[in-house]
Amino acid sequence: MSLPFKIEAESGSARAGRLLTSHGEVETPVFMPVGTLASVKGVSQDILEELGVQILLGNTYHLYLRPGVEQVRKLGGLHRFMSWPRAILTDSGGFQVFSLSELRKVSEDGVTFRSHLDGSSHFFSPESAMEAQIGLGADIIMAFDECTEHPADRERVRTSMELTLRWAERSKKYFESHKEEVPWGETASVARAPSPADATQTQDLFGIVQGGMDLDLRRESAERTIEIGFPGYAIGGLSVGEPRVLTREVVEATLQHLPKDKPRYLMGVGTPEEIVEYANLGVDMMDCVLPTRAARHGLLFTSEGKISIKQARYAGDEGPLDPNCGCRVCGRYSRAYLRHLYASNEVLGQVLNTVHNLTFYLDTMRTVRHSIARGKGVRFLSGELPQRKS
RNA sequence: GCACAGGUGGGUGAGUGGUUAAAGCCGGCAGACUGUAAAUCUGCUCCUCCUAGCGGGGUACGAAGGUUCGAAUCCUUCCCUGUGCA
Repeated sequence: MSLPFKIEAESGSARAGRLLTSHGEVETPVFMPVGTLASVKGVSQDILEELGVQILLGNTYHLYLRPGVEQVRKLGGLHRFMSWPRAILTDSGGFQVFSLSELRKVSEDGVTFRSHLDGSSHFFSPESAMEAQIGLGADIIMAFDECTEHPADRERVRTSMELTLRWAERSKKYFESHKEEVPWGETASVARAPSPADATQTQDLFGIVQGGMDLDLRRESAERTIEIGFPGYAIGGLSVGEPRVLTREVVEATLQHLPKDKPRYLMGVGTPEEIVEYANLGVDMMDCVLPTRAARHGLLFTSEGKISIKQARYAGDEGPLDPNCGCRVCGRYSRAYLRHLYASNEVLGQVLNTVHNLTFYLDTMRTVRHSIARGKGVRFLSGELPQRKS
């Protein structure tokens, strides 16, 4: 009854695998673009498909506020609502416990949020987060956790970790007893293009390891989360402002305590260099807003390093953004044009920049996967990022 | 020619005797961004000196002169712009 996950090749600690969801296969290691509000900001679904995106992220908290879980459910679930035939993973809202710290209050039972939209008060618990995610219908859903802030003293980290463990148990319990209630009925199977029949649609719940930057607590969190038992495990609570070396240390240590035969998901990471590094350490799934957000802010990732397209030096640059990139943006537009679009505040600039950055991330992951499959570990340092294969 | 209105830093536009090298906005430049409250946020943007600063000096609010301890701000003359009337 667990998510089929097949490891096809290993190279050192890295693995190349295949995850079988109700909405298609996901080749790992995989980078998952973030589409918080059922939209990867700036890029349409057909382009995402063309880029080879196999799985997207959505966010429970945001979709719950707008348009509302019930609305999405009535419209046939998240896949159909947003016309995305491939896999989706929803985050539980646990990260908002962290990022909306000004607007929430945590208790044993759950979290009371004030909506960032209108200030109205809402309560999230492990149970309600599961209910919402079942209603949204993503292929992979996440346990409701508390993303511990950094810095935090050991006591605080432990308390937070214990809370996440209790919430994990409650999340699983609720999910197990309600997951069969396929909430959107028969109508959903009509218009969803190449996806498997909804009758066979399944959802899987991942657990999340916390424990701050404390390696012992990380180990304990991992062990006890595994005891609860999930078809996949996420490493949460990182990229919350800690030094990058610490992040790596924690990831490496935590991975050692996670089962080798289950997918491992590192949440909220990272730069191109980081995703390569973590894939090599044995992470199978990663997501990050960086490529999409940075793109909108004029920061572009290329095989030659970062480029801030807003800089004056590109005003007359007729060359492509990245000479080693085969994306539709690099193949067609000049740096000068992209800079002009940015300077002029044209939406097209954001679109093109996002397409490029996502292409770069996806290509990077594909390159890593191929290298692992060929039995070669890949180690990229900054400035030696992979080039697109023809 | 006469009558009003007005001339401020790259632009626009506040400021009508001192806390004004002169608000705000735009533009320009640089930086940040990592399970998305982010098409966002931060810093710099007259010259010069000190390694450097909430440090010193110099210029600056059309021009010249004046009043005053002190003027972008008050007075005089001139130049220019807009509008109206001849």
